[in-house]
Amino acid sequence: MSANQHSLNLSVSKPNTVAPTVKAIRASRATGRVTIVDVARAAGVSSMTVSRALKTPERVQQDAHERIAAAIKQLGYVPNKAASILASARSQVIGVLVPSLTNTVFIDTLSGIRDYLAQAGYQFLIGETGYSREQERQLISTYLAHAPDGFLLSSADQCEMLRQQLNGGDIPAVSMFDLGKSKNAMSVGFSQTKAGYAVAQHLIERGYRRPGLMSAQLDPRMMKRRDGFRKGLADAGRDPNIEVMLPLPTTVDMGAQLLGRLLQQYPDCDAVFCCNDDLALGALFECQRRGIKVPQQMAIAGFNDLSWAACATPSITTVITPRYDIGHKAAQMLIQQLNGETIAKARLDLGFQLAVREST
Amino acid sequence: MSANQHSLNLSVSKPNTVAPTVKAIRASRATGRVTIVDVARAAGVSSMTVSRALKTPERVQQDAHERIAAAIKQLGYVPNKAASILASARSQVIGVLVPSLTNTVFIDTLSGIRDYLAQAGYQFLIGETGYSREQERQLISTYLAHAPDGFLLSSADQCEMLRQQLNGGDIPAVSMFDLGKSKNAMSVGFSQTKAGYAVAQHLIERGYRRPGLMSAQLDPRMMKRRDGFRKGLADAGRDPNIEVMLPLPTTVDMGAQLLGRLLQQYPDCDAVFCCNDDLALGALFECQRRGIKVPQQMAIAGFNDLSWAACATPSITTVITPRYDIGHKAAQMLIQQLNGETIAKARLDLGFQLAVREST
DNA sequence: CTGAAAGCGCTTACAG
DNA sequence: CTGAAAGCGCTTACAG
Repeated sequence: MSANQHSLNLSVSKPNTVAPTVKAIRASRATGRVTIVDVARAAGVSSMTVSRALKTPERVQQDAHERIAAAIKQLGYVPNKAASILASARSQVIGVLVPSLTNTVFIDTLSGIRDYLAQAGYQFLIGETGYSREQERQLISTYLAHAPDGFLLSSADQCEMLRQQLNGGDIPAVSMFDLGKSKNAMSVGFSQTKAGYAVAQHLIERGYRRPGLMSAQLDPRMMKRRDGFRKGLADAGRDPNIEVMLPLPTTVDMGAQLLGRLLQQYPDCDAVFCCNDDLALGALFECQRRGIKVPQQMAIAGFNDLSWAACATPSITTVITPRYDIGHKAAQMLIQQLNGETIAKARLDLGFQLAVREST
Repeated sequence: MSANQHSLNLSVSKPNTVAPTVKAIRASRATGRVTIVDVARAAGVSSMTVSRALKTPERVQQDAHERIAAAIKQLGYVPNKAASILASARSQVIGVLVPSLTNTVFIDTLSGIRDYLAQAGYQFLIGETGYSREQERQLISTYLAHAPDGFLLSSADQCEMLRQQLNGGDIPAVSMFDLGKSKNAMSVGFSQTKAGYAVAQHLIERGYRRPGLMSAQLDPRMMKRRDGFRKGLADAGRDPNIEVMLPLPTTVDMGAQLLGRLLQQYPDCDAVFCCNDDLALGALFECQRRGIKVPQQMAIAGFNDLSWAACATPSITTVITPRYDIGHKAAQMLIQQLNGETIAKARLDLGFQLAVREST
C-alpha cells in the first residue's frame, strides 16, 4: 500500500528526483533523520528486509535488494549505530589503551590494530593513559559505557583493573607488549628482559669494557630492559652499576642531558645502552657537540629501531621490536575470541631482533 | 512497593552485601546488564530520578542522591551510552579526520583536541585518511553512522565531502590547518604560504645565493609552503627553480636521498628549505656522511620544530607551528558552536614563528 | 523535586 | 525469502 502510494507520488511529480521526499521525511520526524523505516517504505518492503539487506545480503532476493539499494542512495540513509548497538547488544567497538600517543612505538601498534580491525568491521576508541593508574581507571570506566565488545590493553595492571571494574560482567581483553604470566590470559609481546640482555652481550662481544645505561620515563617495561641489561653485564663479570636514570619523559633533549651526566659520573664509560632511540639520538647529538667520536670513543645502542636509526651518521645499533605485529596479532586474537574460534596460542611471543650498525 | 520489598530483602538476608542481588539481576536479563531501572529499584526512586542524579545532580534531593550513589556502587552500574545516544539524539562524540597518524604533527594536534574535548565531556573517533580522498569518503560514512555531534577535519576538501554526504542533514565541522576562504566556515590554522615566504626571506637575508627546496609527500599544504618559498625567492630576484620533489612519504631516509639528488642536479646550491623536519634531519645526516659542513657549505632549514630540531648538532632552523593550539582551539570552536554560543572569529589565524638556529 | 508514558531506530526470535 | 511484534536502556516532554 504505502509502496504503491510512493511510486504514484514519483510518477506524478518528478521521476528519479526524490530530493523533496527526503526533505519531507526529515521534516516529519523530531530528529530529522532518515530511518530504516523510510527506506523500507520507499523500497516497498519491511524494515526487517532492509536490515537483512544490510547485514546478510545473501538472505534477500535480488530485486528487493536492488530497490533497497536505490532507496538508500536516494534518501541518503545512514544506519544509526546507537540503535543497532542497543538492539543487538554488540557494539563492534574495541577499547584500546596505550600509555602515550606521542611515542611512535604505540602509533605503530595502533596502525597494526587499525589494519586488522578495519577489515574485520570494528571501530576502536583510543585512550592515552599517560602511564597513570588513575587515568587508566577512568578511561576504562568511560569506555565501558560505550559497551565495547573487547579491550586491547598495554599492561598486566590494566587487565587487573578491568576485571575489577567489570564486576562480574565479562569482556575479553588482550594485553600487548608484556607477555602474560598465565598461559590462559591472552597476551602478545616479547621479552623486554631478553632484549636488554642481548644488548649487553653484544656490547661485551664488541670489546667494550665499561658499558653503561641511560634511561628516562622508568615505566615497568624500561625497568625490565634495564634488568636484562644488568644481568647481561653481571653474567660477563662486568660492573652493572654504570647508569643514569631520570623519571621524566623520554625526549631527544633528555638523551643529550643524560649523556652529559653519564660522562661526568663515569668518565671511563665507553659504551651506552639508551633505553630507547630518542635518547640514543640525543646522546649522538651530544657526542657530536663535544667532539666525541662514535663509536671509537663512545658506542651508542638504542631501542625500537625508529625511522632515523638506520640512516643516522653513524647509523645506530638498536633492537628491532615487532610493534606493528603486536597490534595486529593482538587485534586478531581478540576478534577470534569474540567469534568463538579456538586460539592456537594465548601467550604469543613475537620476539625481537638486534640490528648491529655503525654506532657500536 | 518495589522499594519496600527490596529493603525487606536486604534486612532479611545480608545488609550491606548486595553481591548476590547483582548476580540475580544479571541472570534475570537476556543481556546480563545492570540497568538504570535496577538502580532505581534499589534506591527506591524512579529511573528518571536516577537519570537526573547522573546528568543534573542539582535537581535531585540530597538523600535520594545518596541512595542512588550507593545503589550505583553496589550494583556496579555503568550507563549504556548507546541507549542514551538513541534517546537523546546527542552522541557526545566528535569525528576527527587527520591525514596521518605516523606524523608527529598530527599527534600533537590530537593532543590539543583530546585535552579540550575531555574536559568538555566528549569522546572522539580518530580516522586516518592517508591523504586519500576515497579513504576520506569512507571514513566520513562510517563515522556518520555513529551520529557524531560534530567533525574536526583537516582539509577544505573534507568539508566539501562532508557536506555532500550529509545530504541536507546538518553537522557542524571545523577545518584545521588550512584557513577557510569564506569567513563563515569555521577554520583554525595559519598560512603555509606566508611561512614558506618567511623561510625564503630569512635565507636571503643570511646571504645565501642559491637556496633550494626539497619536498616529498606533496600534499596540498606542502605545495603551499613551496609556493610561498618560491615567491620569496622570486621577489628577491633569485632563481626559484632549484628544487627536488618526490610524491612519496616523508621520512628521514628520504631527506638523505633528496639531498643527494639536490647536490647532483644543483652543485652550486648553498642552502635548502626542507618542507618538514624529518627531511631536514635526513639532509643533516647526509651532509655529515659526506663531510659537508652545515651551515658553512650547506645551510638547512626545516618545518614544524619537532623535538630534535633544537638539540641537533648543529641545531636546526625551522618554523614553529601552533599545531597543539590548532587542535585545542578547533575543538573549542566546535563545542561553542554545538552549545549555541557566539563565535568571535570563525576564521582563526594562529600564525607561526621562525626559529633561527645554527644550521642557517 | 519527582514520576508515568512514549519514543529514539534498530535487531532478535518467532512465524510463515 | 519475508514480516509483525516486542524489546534493547535510556531521555524528552509533560504533569504534578
